[in-house]
Amino acid sequence: MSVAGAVFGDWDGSIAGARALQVELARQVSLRDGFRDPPRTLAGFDVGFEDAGGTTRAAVVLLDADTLQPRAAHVARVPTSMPYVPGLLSFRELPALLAALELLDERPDLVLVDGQGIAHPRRLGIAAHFGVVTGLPSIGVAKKPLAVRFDPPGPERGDRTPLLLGDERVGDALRSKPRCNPLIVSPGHEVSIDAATRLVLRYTTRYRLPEPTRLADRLASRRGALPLPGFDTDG
DNA sequence: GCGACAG
DNA sequence: ATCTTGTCGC
Repeated sequence: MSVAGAVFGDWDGSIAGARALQVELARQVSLRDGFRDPPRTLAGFDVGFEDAGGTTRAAVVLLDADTLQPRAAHVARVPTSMPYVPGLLSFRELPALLAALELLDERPDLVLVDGQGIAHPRRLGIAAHFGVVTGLPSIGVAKKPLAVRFDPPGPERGDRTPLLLGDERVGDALRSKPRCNPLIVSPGHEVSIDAATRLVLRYTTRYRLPEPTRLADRLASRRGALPLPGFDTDG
């Protein structure tokens, strides 16, 4: 069975087929708070590319939810199988994320993924797709909106405005740091909108991005080693 | 029909 | 995402 087959079931590889699969999987998303509250461990995921795009590189960082200190970090590399198509990001990056997840020897209580959750045209951004296929509670933290409209949140840390898909609220634009563009936060799976925003704010310290995603970012792009010594770093 | 469009 | 230095503003 192909890598895509193992991840995407009977997807025929077409754009139309991918969109149809998204609609089907989106029905399985739960917005109920099903995570251990408070979470003890967090995992942040992000993707980068090597070899002029030929290799997809996924990074995962496991953190202590109380101290926000990293406990483990891994990098997985898989051949890039698809180009970037707006709205179909997960079909390009999810296989690498799942490979990174398997390098973890512990199931995290909560996952943060760089990208959209349900703030997506068919309500299945990569964080929601990740949550449905893994069963893990997840949140999408994107740096830019995709298919939503929102008013700019106020200037203070914690200020937020609803993300609207038509007339439905699918997440929040969150000012995580003054003078920075708001984060685009939406639930992935097993997390409510309010909890998603509250948690992302809680895990944000002195930077724009919350620690889990920020550290995974540094590891996924080829310029970052993690700040702390003394824990295992694969990849 | 046209433009916009996570990473 | 990636190619890439300095620079302006708080």
